[in-house]
Amino acid sequence: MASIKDVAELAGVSRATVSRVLNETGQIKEATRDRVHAAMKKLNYRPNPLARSLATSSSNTVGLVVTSYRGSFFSELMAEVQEEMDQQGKFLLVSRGKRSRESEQLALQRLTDMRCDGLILHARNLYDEELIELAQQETPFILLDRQVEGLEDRCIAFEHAEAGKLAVEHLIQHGHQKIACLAGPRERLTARLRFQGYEQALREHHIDLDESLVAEADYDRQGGYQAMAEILERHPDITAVYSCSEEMCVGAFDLFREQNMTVPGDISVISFDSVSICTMLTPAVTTVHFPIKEMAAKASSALSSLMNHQPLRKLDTFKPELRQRESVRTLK
Amino acid sequence: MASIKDVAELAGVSRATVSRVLNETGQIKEATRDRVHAAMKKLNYRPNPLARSLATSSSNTVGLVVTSYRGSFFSELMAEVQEEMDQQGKFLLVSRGKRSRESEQLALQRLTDMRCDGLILHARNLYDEELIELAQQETPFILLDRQVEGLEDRCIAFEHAEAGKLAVEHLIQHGHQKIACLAGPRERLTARLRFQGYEQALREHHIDLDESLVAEADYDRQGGYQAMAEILERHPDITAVYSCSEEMCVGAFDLFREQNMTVPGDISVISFDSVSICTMLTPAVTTVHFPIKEMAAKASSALSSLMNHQPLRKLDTFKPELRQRESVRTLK
DNA sequence: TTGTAGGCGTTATCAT
DNA sequence: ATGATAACGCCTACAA
Repeated sequence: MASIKDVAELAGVSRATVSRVLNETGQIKEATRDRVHAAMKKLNYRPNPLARSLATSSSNTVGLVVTSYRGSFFSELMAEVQEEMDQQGKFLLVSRGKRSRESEQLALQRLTDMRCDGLILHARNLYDEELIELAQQETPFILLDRQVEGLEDRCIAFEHAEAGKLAVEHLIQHGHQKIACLAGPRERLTARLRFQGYEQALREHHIDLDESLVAEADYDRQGGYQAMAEILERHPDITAVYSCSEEMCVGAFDLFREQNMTVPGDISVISFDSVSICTMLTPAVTTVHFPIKEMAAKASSALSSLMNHQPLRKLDTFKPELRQRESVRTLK
Repeated sequence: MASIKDVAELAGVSRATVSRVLNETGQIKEATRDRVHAAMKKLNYRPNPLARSLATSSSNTVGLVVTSYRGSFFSELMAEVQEEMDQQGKFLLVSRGKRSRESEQLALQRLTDMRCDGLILHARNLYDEELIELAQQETPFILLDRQVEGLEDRCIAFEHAEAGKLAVEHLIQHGHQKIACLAGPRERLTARLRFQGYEQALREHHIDLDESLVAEADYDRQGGYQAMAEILERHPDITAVYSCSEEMCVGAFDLFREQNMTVPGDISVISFDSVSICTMLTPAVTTVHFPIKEMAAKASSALSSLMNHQPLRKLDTFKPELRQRESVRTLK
């Protein structure tokens, strides 16, 4: 690989000059600039980004921390971020923090070690304090789908509880009383919030919470299947289900099919969704929409602003939206 | 950020010594090793990977080139690669080459500029020659879902044509003759191959190819919907469809639902699949399986072998597999 | 066992 | 307008 030195020699100038034409900094005579360009072409020269980063302690790179690569949800999230960064000419580094705080710390460290110019964190397990501490450092970052006090201006938030309540109320308004809940893993804050929405809706409508109507799963299809099976075993007479994720909803449908249950004839279904898997099911299921795509886009553009030292337009939290389809029937 | 120099000073040794304990190279007295470790702890020292890479021209990193982030297919691919690399303690850099050769070149360049220790390329548009040229360089790489002459030992291949033929034959054996084809974009080799499978099956069974039974789409849901609509407009009497991607299949189902067509009553469906979206549809659709997950895993482990200078076990190409479900009915 | 010093490919500060 | 030269943080002969 040709280095700046080779270019300098071939062009008969100093490395400093080459660097200047490279970065279009300072004044250079057109003649020499041309010579340098020619040399670069001839040697097929590409600046070494590592050396560059080392020298400037910046990298033309932004880092993204996610918790998984699996599933359309993260696909969509990454794709959206990538697109913005393409426009900004930034290289995107993605790092996965699995399910633990340690692992997220590691993911974050790697990215900061790489001297990213900015970060987008979809971090579920880092402590608020760590984040606040991170905010002392100078590299800008945005928190995706998270709310931490004192960092409001960096948070792209969503009202999960509100959304859950909206969904369950929809069911109640259609006459349902015995409503099952496919809940997400209790360790996750957002899962707890979605569950709280369920609780609130019931409470406000004076329906007692029956824990045996709730089953927890890992947000995935298989888990949804099992959770649904458990509940149905205990309560064959439920008239509706509220699913806290699309994948779990698919799992529930797997079971329904197996048991020849029809939706919404035998059971009504409402679910969270973000990537419209729910519209692939038959019948298309009514959902509350978690707009991860728009949120990711917002996070990206907000980060871009930060990196360009532009003032941050106020970040408003995203609101849930009910998408009525064909999976809820009204009970007389 | 503390640097090696700070550690050295605090521990009262030279930077070289610190480097030695860091890399566990050479002999060091236990006492000093401890002092160094203590110093590192105290300063919360983490070696700068950029500097390291610059010095060693390696990076403990592997690069992955894909064509998109969108959809479960790439999710699965990335997740699988990531998992292997986690085990190897390698950091994964992913770069997206959109739809052009130039863009793939760029993606590849970025990765090599970053001095990746190895590469996995799911590159659709790079020329064979470029790949062969790349093979002259010393950084090892594996080609995922691609076959290029002279690089056989680096190719993880799949018999797309074979798979397509298998699918269409299945339809024919069930008595179908008027079979539509939802084809992928003609620019893509694998899409062409999948279409060739269609042609071959027809030919071998003495059915004339009718171009108006074929419509091309971009492998996506919306495209599948439209393509299916076009064909159906021209030929309301088809009895079966062969879809070259899961997403297009979903799109076709969207249309069927809209037109109150029932599967397999009104029309039989067979599709390619890799991430079992097809099992979410009702009825579950029969597919030929493209095992991207296993292939990605294989690519990863093969690359690991290469990077560890282990001999490469022979790479056998993956075979298609028919997954019978409920979307094909036999015509009398 | 440990230290010295040069190099990796850039940028950036002085000079000139 | 251009050239020395010292960083950037680490590795690695070569010496001691």
